[in-house]
Amino acid sequence: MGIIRKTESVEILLNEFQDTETALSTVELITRLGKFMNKTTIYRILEKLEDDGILHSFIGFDGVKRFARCKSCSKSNHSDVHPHFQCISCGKSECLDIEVNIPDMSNREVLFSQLLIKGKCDLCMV
Amino acid sequence: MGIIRKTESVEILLNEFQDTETALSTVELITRLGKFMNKTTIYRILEKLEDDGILHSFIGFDGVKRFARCKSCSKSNHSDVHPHFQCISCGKSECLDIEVNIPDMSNREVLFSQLLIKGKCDLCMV
DNA sequence: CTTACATTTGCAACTAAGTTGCATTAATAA
DNA sequence: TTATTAATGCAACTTAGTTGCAAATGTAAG
Repeated sequence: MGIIRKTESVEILLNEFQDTETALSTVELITRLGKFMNKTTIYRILEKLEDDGILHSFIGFDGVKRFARCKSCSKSNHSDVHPHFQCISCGKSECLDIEVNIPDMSNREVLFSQLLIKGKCDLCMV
Repeated sequence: MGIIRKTESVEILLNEFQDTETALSTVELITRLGKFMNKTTIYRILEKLEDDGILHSFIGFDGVKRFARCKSCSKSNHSDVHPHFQCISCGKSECLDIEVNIPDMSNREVLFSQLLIKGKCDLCMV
């Protein structure tokens, strides 16, 4: 079930993803937006936005779900197979604009894949 | 801190990983071995075995940690960068013996990466 | 074989992420 | 403007994983 109504909560949430390729964890969003809306609402809206192909998600190395804006996804085709990068210094995680070629597999049907990279981002490399 | 003593619990746990490339989730291990040892013990032994380079772990699409045998890891070098496959039909997840070449990145320091693939395994493809 | 002592274990209580049911509130079409 | 249906808040719950501490057990030295 996707978004049907453009409510205030939806707009506030979408605003957080404006003009950025940074991925935000649910936890992060709850601390940021907790005064504007309930955490349940945050979880529910994120789920709907993902269904609609507006956001995509991945599980970080800490097991916490993160969301980021989609570039070329649709309701039917969540094909955002770019890698995600997580910085061990500042904790920031972001989408990488790099093509990943999934190894060919004869005896398995690949439906989705995600590459997660851990390291130091440009600002933390020193 | 790695394994110091070869206790009964350690042996029972290691047995589960014998002769298989299948990855087991902590939850799965707790249901299997819960009658032999406490879940805290399971968590602690798994952590130690990972420290020792005997097991390696990854977080599945469901956010649950999974463990599998290492082939060429050591205490210092946990370089098991093979992809992991998770079947959406039977739920089984396993290590894949495939090389993954991580895309070159000029402005980031890559320390670790994991490729997670979702699909149907050979038995569930039909 | 026995002792001594450090490591492991079990237990219970806790934390933190995420979910559910239900009554209330708000958006939208008529 | 109202009726209807979706969205929200709240509280209570579930589940994965963690912590502190006392009791049990493995191991090396005698």
